[in-house]
Amino acid sequence: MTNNKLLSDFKDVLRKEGLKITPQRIAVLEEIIKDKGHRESEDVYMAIKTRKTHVSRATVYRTLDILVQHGFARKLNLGDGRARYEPKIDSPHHDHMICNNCGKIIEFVNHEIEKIQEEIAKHHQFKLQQHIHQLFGICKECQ
Amino acid sequence: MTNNKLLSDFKDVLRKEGLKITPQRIAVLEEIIKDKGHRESEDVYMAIKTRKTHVSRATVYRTLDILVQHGFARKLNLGDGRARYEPKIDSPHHDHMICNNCGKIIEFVNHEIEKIQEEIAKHHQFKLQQHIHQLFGICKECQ
DNA sequence: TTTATAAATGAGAATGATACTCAATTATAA
DNA sequence: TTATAATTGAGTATCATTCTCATTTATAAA
Repeated sequence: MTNNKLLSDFKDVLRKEGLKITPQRIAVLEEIIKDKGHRESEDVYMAIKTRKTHVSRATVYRTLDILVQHGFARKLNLGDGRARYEPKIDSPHHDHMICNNCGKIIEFVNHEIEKIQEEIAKHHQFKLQQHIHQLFGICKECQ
Repeated sequence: MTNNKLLSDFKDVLRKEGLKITPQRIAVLEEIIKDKGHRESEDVYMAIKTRKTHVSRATVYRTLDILVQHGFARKLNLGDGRARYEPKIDSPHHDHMICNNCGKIIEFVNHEIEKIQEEIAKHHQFKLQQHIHQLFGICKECQ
């Protein structure tokens, strides 16, 4: 999906929801889809502020929520008190391995685990909605 | 393991670490091993305060850290900003299913998943230290 | 294009869990 | 019993995130 397509999809969503298309909202979307990074709100705030549009922290948080709500971004909780955001479009589902030493994040997918998870949920008559699966340890480079 | 044994183990650990055996520390241990509950620091604080020993929030946090450090308790991050603590002794490893509606926590274990996890880590030459695996959704009672 | 208006923004204050500070208290070894 | 270093507790600090509300702005209608 091209960035232009994403941008116009985002505008469509905003219109459909009766939300206004503002330079701040566009800037947050552009910043999030710029790379695969697992970025903190503060990073996004600084990147936008430094470069082009005037924006506030509050607006960055508010817009990141909109992006998450509408499937443009995923919000990660790595247990350190700061949320991370990654683009979700065109990115197949994956989970994360986090290095306890350098903080590096490695993505992984395993369909077998996904399948077992669903079986476990089914067994408990639990309607699965999301999951968090994170492996913490020491990455290759830090050993 | 009896609670008396646990208590004396805890005292041994404190002695070995050059830490003092205080009524507050004992009270926190007793409160944590009292039930399987996934309790918040504030719960533990209130329970102790209401019943017997005078204690402060600071000491509860400090003692919970000691318990976690020495394998008497496990600290859970459910992504809602409040840590939960559960007794670890005699409790085989398990992960958690959390109801998005009522907050109920269901424990589950799956050895197949554990095994795959280790394979994934090995494949990335990642030294696995801990993991978080949480399934969020709607429990049987809330559907 | 201008206007009306409801929504969005931003600056700073509020929040809430947890950690820190430091003077007063207490467990422990001698 | 004493000396002393560790512990405690009350309150303050921290830090990410959310809220408030006065000001600004996007947008629909005229």
